[in-house]
Formats: sequence, C-alpha cells, structure tokens
Amino acid sequence: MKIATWNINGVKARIDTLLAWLKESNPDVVCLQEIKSVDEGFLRADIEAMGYHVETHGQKGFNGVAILSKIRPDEINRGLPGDETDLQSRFIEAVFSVRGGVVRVCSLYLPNGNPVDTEKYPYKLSWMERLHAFAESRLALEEPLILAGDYNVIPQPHDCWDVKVWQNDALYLPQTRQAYRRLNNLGFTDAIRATSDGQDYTFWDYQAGCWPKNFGIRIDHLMLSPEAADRLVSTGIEKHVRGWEKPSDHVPVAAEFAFAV
DNA sequence: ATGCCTACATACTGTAGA
Repeated sequence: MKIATWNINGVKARIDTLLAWLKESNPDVVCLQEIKSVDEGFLRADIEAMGYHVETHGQKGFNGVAILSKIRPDEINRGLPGDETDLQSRFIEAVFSVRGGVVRVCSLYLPNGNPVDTEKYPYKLSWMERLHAFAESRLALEEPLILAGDYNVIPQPHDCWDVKVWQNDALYLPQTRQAYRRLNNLGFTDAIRATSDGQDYTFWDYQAGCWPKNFGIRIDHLMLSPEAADRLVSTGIEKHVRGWEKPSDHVPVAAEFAFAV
C-alpha cells in the first residue's frame, strides 16, 4: 500500500498537475494540504473518475486538507481536537480496513508560524501541543497510524540548505524543533529518516531561483506509529514533480507499506 | 532589501505562504 503526502498549493490551480501525478505515481492513499478550496468547490469529478474516494476538510481561500483513497474509508474525522474556537481547516483523519485490522491515516497542515513576533507563532506551538495530545491518545490504540503532512518543521540542520537563513524562522526555532522531537519521542518513526540519511528536501521556494539552485528544506513528513513502522518497505521523495509545468512549491513524499488490502 | 514568486479573493491591491 502506497501512502503519499503532498501540499498542492491550491487544487484549482493544480488540478491538471494532480491528475498527471496520480496517473504516474499510482498511490493508494493521498494526503493533500493547502487545497485552498471549500468542500463543495473541490474539483473531485476527474479524481473520482480515476477510482479515488475523495474526503475533504476545506476552507475558503487558504488552508484545507483532503484524503484521496482507492479503498473506501470506514470512518472520517475532520478537525484537530482540543480547541473549539480554532476554525482553520488543517486536519482530517481516515480509517481503512486492511487484512487483519485497520490503518489510520491523518492529513495535517501544521501552521507556518511566521512572523514569530505575532500571534501566529503561539498558535503554531499550541497546535503542536494539540497534535501531541491527539497522537498520544491514538498511540494507545496500538494500531498502524500514519501522521502525514506539511509539518512546517525543519527537524535538523541538514534538513535545510543553510541554517543561517532559517535559524530565526518559525520553521526552525529551538522551540519548534523541540515540539517536533517531543512528538517523535512518543514512539513515532520519521519514514524518510528511517530509510535515508541524505539530503531529502521536499520544498523549494518559488522565489530567488531556489529550485535550480537546490535551496530546499525538508518539512513534509510521514510519522509512523510502531505498528506502521514495522510494515514500512520503502520511501520516495518525488522530486522531479517540482520541475513540471505549474508546480507546487512542495513535492509528493510517499511510503510503501506491507499492508494487504 | 523584509523583497524575490504564486494563489486567491471578487477588485486593479492585499493577504498568506515559508
């Protein structure tokens, strides 16, 4: 079972790119972020025609997440628990039946947090606290769980092209990385780091020629519960998609698992 | 230098992203 995550930066602007990628990559489950669309505006017809179920948690203008899947989910939950006043659409969870049990997949879009001297950074940290609490409760189920998405966290120095550029940024500040490590230390496995210790960027800014200069960062992650990590076969960062016409600034990150459908 | 790009909203410019 191939599970991928991709911040597509607008489904309306990216629909042709998304369809081309689905055809080429053939994932079983896709976690999308930044669909920038309300649920009823999500361009689902062509995706469904390719055999995917479509579940969205949208928002007007920005944010918005979705899960596409070849098998029908048994259960869908929208929104990250822990704050009823938070109206931003950044989290959706799907539960799938596989042989011998279930697989639980979450598509998350963690807040950016910049500028750090505004309310945006405390919002990021509190969102990470809520994610930690959610993850802890789900781990108690002892199920295969994949928390996939745009974390807006550069975990370690070698996950960016120049630490000096990022050291004061919300994506890299010590508090940000500490919160990420706290989550990881609950017992998760970072799928990319479990299979590679190289340069594994997932985002290249549109500006200043970052892509041709390979000035990238690794901020899109798949965090695996022990039960999911035990079934991890391989991973892939589909970097070539960044070179396509009208690309997102993020590329798809995928992991293959030994789950029998 | 706080922009350099890109997407979106519904307006010819501002907000947001990272």
